[in-house]
Amino acid sequence: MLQVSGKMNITLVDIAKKAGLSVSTVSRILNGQQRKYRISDKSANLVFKVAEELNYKPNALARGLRLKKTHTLGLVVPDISNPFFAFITRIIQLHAHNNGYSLIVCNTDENIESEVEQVNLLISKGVDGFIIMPVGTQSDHIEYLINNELPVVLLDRTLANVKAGMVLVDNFKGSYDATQHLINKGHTAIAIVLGLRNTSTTNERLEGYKQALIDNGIEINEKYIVGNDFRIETGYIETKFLVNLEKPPTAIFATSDIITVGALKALAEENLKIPDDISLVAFDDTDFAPYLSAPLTVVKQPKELMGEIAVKLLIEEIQNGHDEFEKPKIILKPKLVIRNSVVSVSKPVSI
Amino acid sequence: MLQVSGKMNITLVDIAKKAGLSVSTVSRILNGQQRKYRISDKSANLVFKVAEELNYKPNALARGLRLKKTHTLGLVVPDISNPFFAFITRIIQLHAHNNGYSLIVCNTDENIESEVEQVNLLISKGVDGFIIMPVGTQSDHIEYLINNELPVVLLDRTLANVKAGMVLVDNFKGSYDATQHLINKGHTAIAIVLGLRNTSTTNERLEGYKQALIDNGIEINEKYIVGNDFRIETGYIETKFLVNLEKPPTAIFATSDIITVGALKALAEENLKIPDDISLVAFDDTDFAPYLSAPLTVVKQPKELMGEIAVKLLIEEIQNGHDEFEKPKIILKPKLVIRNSVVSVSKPVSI
DNA sequence: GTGAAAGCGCTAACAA
DNA sequence: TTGTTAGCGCTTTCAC
Repeated sequence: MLQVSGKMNITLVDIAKKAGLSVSTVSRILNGQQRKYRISDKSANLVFKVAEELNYKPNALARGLRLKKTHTLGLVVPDISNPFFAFITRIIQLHAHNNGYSLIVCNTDENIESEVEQVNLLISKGVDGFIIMPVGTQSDHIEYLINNELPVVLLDRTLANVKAGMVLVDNFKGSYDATQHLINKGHTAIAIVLGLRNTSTTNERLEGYKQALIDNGIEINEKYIVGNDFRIETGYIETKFLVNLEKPPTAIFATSDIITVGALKALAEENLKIPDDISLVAFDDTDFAPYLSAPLTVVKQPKELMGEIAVKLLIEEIQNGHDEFEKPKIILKPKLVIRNSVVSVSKPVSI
Repeated sequence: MLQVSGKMNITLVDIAKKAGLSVSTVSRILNGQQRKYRISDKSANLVFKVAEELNYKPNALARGLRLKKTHTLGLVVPDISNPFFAFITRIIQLHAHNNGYSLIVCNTDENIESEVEQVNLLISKGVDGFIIMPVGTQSDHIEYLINNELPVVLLDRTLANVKAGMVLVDNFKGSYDATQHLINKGHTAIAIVLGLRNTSTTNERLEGYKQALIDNGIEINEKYIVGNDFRIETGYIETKFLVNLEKPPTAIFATSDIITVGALKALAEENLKIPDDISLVAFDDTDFAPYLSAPLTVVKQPKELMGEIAVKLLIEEIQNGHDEFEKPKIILKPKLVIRNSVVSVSKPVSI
């Protein structure tokens, strides 16, 4: 309640005047450089008191302009409302904050033009570093950052030939394991509903799926490979399509939580019970997975770690400088969590 | 790929030099004021060309410092990983972006000190306006914004005596309706698991619950009123407690999606089937609600609207200036979505 | 121990 | 139609 309706924009000048000192001294005191400049306690205490009284709030723009450091990180994410990304955003926000950084969050809607625009915006705003979950394969704008020594780390999705720090998940393995699990349970007609093609995650998930089929001598049926973005509607439409095929699959692998929601909707509409009528496996765990009518078997990604490591890497690069030769590429392992959405068909094999 | 490793920090001066014009002319051209200043097409085209060649990126810090406008909004949210807030954040981000604003997202973890700190941070960063979902009842820091003519809108949660724009949901009604629904189904032993006390949402939800009981002549049992924050653990612990009471409730009202997750976990552990053994109603809809083992009856909030209106109000205030007398207070209606998590006990009454 | 002043990159008032 | 310059609020070099 103090300073209820005080003049806004109290500056160092105001404090300096009131304290009868110069701006430089005030600046030094307020930046904790009292010892360094051997400033008297008297001056220091006075300045703190006056700053308090005047309810001084430093102007981060001026500071940033001068220092070329904003203590702000930029996060570029495809869709924050997707629970997977929302959770990671939270973790990133948390660790950024714990390290004294704030976070500007940008959404790209999986649109490369939007992504380029957002990156430029963040450059303009002078962020100290970027965490990017890129769409697709275009990487000029990312190369630009690297060439200009702006710290970047790529998260969740990778880009070929980009020399940036990366935090990834072994999507191939996650997908392979999920598919193998279905095969072990006797399934051979296994469909996969993919997210956005041409992202590294989707590519790897597709490859893992295919490889598991191949390794088990199961023929790949192109009709069973559907989907091309991370949306509820995709899960819904593609599942509808799949179950209405002449020879529908006995199992569906939904490659994201959001696709899973759509798949659940379609299966409910079609009156297909999981797992009795059809089996379902999903990428991404959700809090609700265990309590679904069929507790969902999922590939769980280490989301906390992903976010935390990304921030750690980025801040390290910001603080220790850009090291040409050491661009860490961290690959985390996903984990198959077996619940109850897969039924055994014919001769099951023990996993 | 152009300008691969060009000098960073191209400024107006660089463009001016290369184009043989003054900075002011360049600035005017790049800000679309060609007409206003009757600048020749020749100069304008030249400047655009040079800017492009040099890959000029405006420095938003300098601009912000000069203009005292950053085209950035600050969002203060209790917990972005909570799906309810995550979704709203997404909507706010979307509409902010559509209006040319970027968004700094701050998390308070329901901690008032953290909230004050975040608000100060946002002031420092020079955001043009604030969307805040406040914790608790302390409001000095918000008053400060208002007194200094910094546009604010309060979202989801209100504060007494604060003259800010607000976008709220009628939590009393949502809660009343949910409770009445349970009563109509014959329940009288109804427990409520609350989120953080002393927030307006929780207070109203509690009042709505109580009023419904009172209006139906049902005695309020304090043992049935539990919980004090928005965490999974709270839902879990309190539900455990409730079902182990000497006279356990026949229905539980979980007042947030995240509390619901905990409640589901506890009920599963206790081997209590919904709705046969116990009924459950929740505040907040989630995508998975229809596909739970008992499709969940919920109070659904108009999240899209909440976010969109908040942004609209804020930007209006930013652009049209602070109007002392008109602080809109928008109250949206929640909606009871009846699914299948409530069973009729004894003589059911038609709703 | 402290101060003066330059300068970060930009806009706009004033001048021409 | 264009240029000169002050100044936004801050940090820091150089000076005393």
